[in-house]
Amino acid sequence: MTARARPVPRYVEIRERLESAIVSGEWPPGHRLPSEMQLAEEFGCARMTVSKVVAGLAEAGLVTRRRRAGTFVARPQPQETTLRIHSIPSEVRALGRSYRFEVLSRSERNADPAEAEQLGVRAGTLILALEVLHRADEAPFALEQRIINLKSAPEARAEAFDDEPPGAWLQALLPWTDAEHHILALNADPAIAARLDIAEGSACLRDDRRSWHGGAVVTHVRLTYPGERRLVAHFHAPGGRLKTGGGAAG
Amino acid sequence: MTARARPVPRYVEIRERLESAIVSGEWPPGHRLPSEMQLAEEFGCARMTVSKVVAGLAEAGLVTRRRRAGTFVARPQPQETTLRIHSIPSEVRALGRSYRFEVLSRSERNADPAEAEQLGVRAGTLILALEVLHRADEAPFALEQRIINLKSAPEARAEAFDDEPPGAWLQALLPWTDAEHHILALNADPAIAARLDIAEGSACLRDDRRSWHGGAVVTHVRLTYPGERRLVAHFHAPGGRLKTGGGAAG
DNA sequence: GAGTGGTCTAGACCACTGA
DNA sequence: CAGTGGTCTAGACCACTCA
Repeated sequence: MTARARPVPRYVEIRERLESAIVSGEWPPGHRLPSEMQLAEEFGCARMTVSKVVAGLAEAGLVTRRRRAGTFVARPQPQETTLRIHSIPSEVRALGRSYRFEVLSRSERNADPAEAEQLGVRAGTLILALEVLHRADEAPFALEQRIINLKSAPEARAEAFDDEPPGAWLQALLPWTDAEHHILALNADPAIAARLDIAEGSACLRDDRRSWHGGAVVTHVRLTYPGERRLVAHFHAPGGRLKTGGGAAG
Repeated sequence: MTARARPVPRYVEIRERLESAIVSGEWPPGHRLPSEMQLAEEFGCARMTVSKVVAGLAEAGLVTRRRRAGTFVARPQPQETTLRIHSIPSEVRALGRSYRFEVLSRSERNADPAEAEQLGVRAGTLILALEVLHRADEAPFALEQRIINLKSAPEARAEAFDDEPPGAWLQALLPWTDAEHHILALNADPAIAARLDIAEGSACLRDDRRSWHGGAVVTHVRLTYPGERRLVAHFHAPGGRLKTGGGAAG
């Protein structure tokens, strides 16, 4: 009773059939799908095979399932999407431009109240503060102002950041398990304008990011991009699943 | 031989044990995991149970699998994250503020070259152009400039957009299957400054979004937010999986 | 109470590929 | 060629919940 040739797995075919019925509108939102037993009979396979497929559809948000009631085509999701943010070196290289970075300043000190709040620790905690300029084809691409919690990452004290920017170095040492981003626009103050070689007052894109490893805050990084810099993202539904990650355009 | 009480599924426990060994560093990147048979024996369960778990870890990017070679802890992923962008009404309500929108202008016409390029259609295509102001507690929250391809969504001609903003209405009619975002910062020109009630030249956050349904471009929308507006997102690794979607903060 | 999804078992065959 | 992952089967018990 086992299939001889199986070039394409059974569950792929089943998934495609069900997805097609849903996105085509043949099964409109709210429509009840056949039960797992019925589907198994219809496709001539074991119940567990269709079970895995339908569970996958549910995880992707295409259907919702309720015991005893059955499986239903989900209502179209609220307009919601996800935007991928890549590391700066990979962004620059994806643009076909040469990447370089330089450490503008470095200071080891106790966190002042503002820094402590950014990091989510108490004032006085020992930190490493870095200012890094990322360049694309030598032109300023982004200004990075980072503070690192030396309690979480004491290895940073001995690191010169000659080869790798702090972000990549930290990611290799302590990959973040939790992160929080705040993205906003702001007018360049004189300091930022000078660093990024743009006019004072011109619009900039800012990404404030706090990262945890396990329960401990590791770092806070403030990235400031010239305003014309774009975050680009492509998406593919259904289920809000992503097709391609974001590139970038100057 | 079946477990009597199963308050927490077996696979959850197994997944947690494996995840923990990976993120804690007990199994460093490159480490080879026990084979499925060994794991099944170790956990005292069927091979398929651990197989599903490890397949899930692989999908999440925590491990990589090669036939005959085995399963290995993956290298830390490049620093990369996803940012959720919610619909404006839900963003406003998530802030605990009252939501209201008004249609500022509406025009049905043939696309000029610029609009045609935004929409990715040829000039002359019949479009509906809308300007919508979204308000939070009556204060301007975002300016929406939208063009709708009337070839794709002819129903829009008859819609007054009294109850629902165009985004939500379109999403219900033709949920997007593909989308492309461009996010940037810009200085408010006089028109935007007037609409958003902000000073001319102050920084704004812009999201240009083009949406497809199937193969056809349905709409292009340009959202402009006052600069102090924030896009907020929380993430939880491992595997880059999301814990909570983005809220927002003024 | 009956039917649904959720989970699990103890096998099996296969394709692939590194030792 | 032996061991791995990838898939599948034909059962099973359970929790839940709606009719």
